[in-house]
Amino acid sequence: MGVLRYAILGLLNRQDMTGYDLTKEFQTSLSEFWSAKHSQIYPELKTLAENHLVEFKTEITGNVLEKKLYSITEFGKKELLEWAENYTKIPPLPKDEFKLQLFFSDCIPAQQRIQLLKNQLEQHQKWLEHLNHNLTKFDTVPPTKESEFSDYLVLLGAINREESSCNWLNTCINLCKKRAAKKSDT
Amino acid sequence: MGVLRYAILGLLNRQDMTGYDLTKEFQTSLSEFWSAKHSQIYPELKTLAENHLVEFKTEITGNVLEKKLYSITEFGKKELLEWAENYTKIPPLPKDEFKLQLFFSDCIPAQQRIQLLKNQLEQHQKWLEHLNHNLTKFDTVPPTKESEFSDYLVLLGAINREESSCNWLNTCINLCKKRAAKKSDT
DNA sequence: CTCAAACATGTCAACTAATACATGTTTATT
DNA sequence: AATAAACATGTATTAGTTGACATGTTTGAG
Repeated sequence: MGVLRYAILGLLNRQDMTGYDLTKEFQTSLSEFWSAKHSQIYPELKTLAENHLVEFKTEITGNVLEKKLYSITEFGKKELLEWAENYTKIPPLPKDEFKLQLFFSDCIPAQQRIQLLKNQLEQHQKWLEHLNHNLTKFDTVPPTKESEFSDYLVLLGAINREESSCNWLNTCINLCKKRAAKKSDT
Repeated sequence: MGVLRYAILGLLNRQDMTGYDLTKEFQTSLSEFWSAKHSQIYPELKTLAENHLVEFKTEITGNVLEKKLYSITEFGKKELLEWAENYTKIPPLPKDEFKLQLFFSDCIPAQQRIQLLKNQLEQHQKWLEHLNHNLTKFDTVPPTKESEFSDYLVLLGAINREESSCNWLNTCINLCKKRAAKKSDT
């Protein structure tokens, strides 16, 4: 679908940036819902520039180091707006190796299955803590017009997702344990 | 990582199947957490057979139609078990075009943003209904040893995820509306 | 008997993405 | 002055995935 281009256009719409800056944004603010390495970003910027959706001016840092500061064009803004206003389908069900493993877990010992679940739970809890820490940076809900409002909504979504994952894993662990206990009764 | 091979091995460990049968499984029982088209499955089966993880016997349906019935080998079972007992990392944050759209939604009118959220909510609600319908097929929690137990756990996970998505979208809609109301007050 | 749907197996081109390869500068610390 | 970390930009190779291309049989409904 070529969504990467809109991610880049969206970022450049907020602020002029170099490819290096964009790469950092993907590692930080976008990391919750999109990812791209610099090896993908630089060629994409080149294509975008060829199609006049972005333009750049070369600047010099220090004595010789060249950097390309990219900015979005009017045409680019039009493209971005068009995409931003269109309905998108719900994301395709994401591949999840752990669920696959759980799905086939009837072939391993019950105790082992519980260990796998606990391990997964720990990892999600750790991530949830990290997200909750990020939430403390907002002492109040930002105004809707600000880009921080979008940041806030997306962060709430991430927390929601992790909480739900933890709940599910706990349910699974309890169901497995309950059943294991029953079995040892007989 | 080559997770596809384990998905196929896991399915063949339950029952002998043709490539066509496997394709249907990916469309149904695995669709919640893994996907693969037949164009990926047939070549993978070939590789798996070359590596002696699976084997097949050719059968004839009707008069001439050949089909290959695949089964897992002892070596294949060993490989599967090894994977099944290993800890896996939590799934990489899935790409989500809608969240990207929401992240940049400060560039569209507030009402439009609410429409996008509502549209997304409807889609998730529809999917949730579908999942809840599937849940009614289980009148009781299946025994842990059965493969139906894994099916059940994974289904609970999917329902959990969709409920959480709906909750988050409702939160977003309410925050947007509240803010819109405040604004019109002034 | 006709026709559509399901059964059945494969390949190819294009795209997306990740990792490694490749190179060099600037800045801040020690 | 040395050095490590961050700045800065690219390419090449490989793996994974999708959609289209390609072909043909069998079964069940009307």
